[in-house]
Amino acid sequence: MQAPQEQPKKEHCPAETTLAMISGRWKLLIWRELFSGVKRFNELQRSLTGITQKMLTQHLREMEADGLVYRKVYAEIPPKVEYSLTETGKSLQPLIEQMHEWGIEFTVTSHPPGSPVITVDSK
Amino acid sequence: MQAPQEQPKKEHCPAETTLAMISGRWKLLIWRELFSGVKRFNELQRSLTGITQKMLTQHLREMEADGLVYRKVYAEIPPKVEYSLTETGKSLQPLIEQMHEWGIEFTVTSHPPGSPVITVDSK
DNA sequence: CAGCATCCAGGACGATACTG
DNA sequence: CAGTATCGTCCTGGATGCTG
Repeated sequence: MQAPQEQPKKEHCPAETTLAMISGRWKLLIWRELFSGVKRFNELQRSLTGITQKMLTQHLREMEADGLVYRKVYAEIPPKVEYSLTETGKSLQPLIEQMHEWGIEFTVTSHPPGSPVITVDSK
Repeated sequence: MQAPQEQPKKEHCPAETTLAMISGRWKLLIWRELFSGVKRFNELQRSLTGITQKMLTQHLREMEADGLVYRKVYAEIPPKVEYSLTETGKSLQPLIEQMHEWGIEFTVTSHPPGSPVITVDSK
């Protein structure tokens, strides 16, 4: 009794697809951690101050489902799981770098530290 | 009795600042509309199928507060308001274009239309 | 025409406790 | 160690009605 083709949230524009994959409270931070190398679960949790296990797991699973992250499970006791960026995940690097630089430029030109928000509209 | 410097959501990384400014159900769509030229409120609402007045207003105000959008009010009756991108808003163009192209590439290589989700891990 | 006010549902996120 | 399960809260966004 369920609609088979139900797709309530359908991305129209490719840019929105991209946006959806990096949107999330911790995703950019997780991406950055993994970009610096392979990491274990606890390692990530220690680096990402304040993140809960639930959110770390959830975001990692989403990124894995999106094909950005590779999850390698070692059949050992105690368990050992390693996370790393896939090629697709790594391919986000130029984009995120550009976001980073735009953010810096924006902060510098629009919000100089210590200055009140004054927009000087010359002319 | 309230902490004066309370800042519950503080962006750490410049990339997150950028992300915050383009995150929102309709922001990329609004940006795209305005990128093609100056638009009036109703014009935007007609183009953005499904958006409510509330969300259009809200997103426009946020983008205005962020310095991405310029709002020009004509003191007429009936009211006339024109929205356009500021220079800062326009400067997002390369970034959004790159998001667009990454999204296309991602869709082509990871989700060929009509194909089931099969990850063929050669080797 | 271009809003604003109000109410509401769903999802994102956090806190906490438990487990193979 | 690396999770899962449950609960509660806040926030986003949608629906609707009213206004200068």
